[in-house]
Amino acid sequence: MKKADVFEFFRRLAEENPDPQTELEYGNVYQLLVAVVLSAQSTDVGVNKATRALFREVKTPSEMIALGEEELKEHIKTIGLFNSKAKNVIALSEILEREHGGEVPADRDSLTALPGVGRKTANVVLNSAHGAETFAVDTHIFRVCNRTGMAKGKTPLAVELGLEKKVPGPFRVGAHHWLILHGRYICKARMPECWRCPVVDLCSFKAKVLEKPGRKAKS
DNA sequence: ATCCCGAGGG
DNA sequence: CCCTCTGGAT
Repeated sequence: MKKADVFEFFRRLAEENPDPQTELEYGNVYQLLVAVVLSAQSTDVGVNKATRALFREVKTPSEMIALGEEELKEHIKTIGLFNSKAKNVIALSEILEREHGGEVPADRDSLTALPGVGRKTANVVLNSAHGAETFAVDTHIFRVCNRTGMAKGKTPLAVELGLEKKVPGPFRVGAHHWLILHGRYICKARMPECWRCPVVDLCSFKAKVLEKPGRKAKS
């Protein structure tokens, strides 16, 4: 995608959503980290439903350790992959407590050293909590970038680097959220709603869905 | 490449 | 029924 089109692309998404933010609910950076770990291959709506009660009881790593793995499982058993997530969250909390004074580190290497935290999760924390100019390439951003031609790449890392070449630093934190919201509500995986897409004319997707499918004929 | 793994939507 | 959801570890 040409540089002028990239600018126009985000200008239009910004028009629709002036102040885009994470839809995950949290009260501090530790809770953000936990929420993002829980959100892997799960919807934010489902994560928020579970964390609402959990975060009322647990606000720090030490409180999570005190809660314990089995109790944590009870809180998050409605979320996919809950067994491994519970285990990771407890282990991660123990490391924060032991090696980081109970605080969430603000550098990528320390974050990705935590169990259950990969590059994507680390980038969300750096971006959302510390305002770092990074892209966390999740399933939405990966799909939207490859479809539209914003940044093509076979791996999330390749897309991340492509985005960094096209989007100026100060613009990235907003762009990150615009891409996710666009992917979640319009450029959806299964049936993209191109007929109401504000950037459809800038998009290189071959299989555009330009008309809203009508109701099935009654039998 | 495979496993983990529940809820919601089509 | 099938697919998808702010992935990570092996």
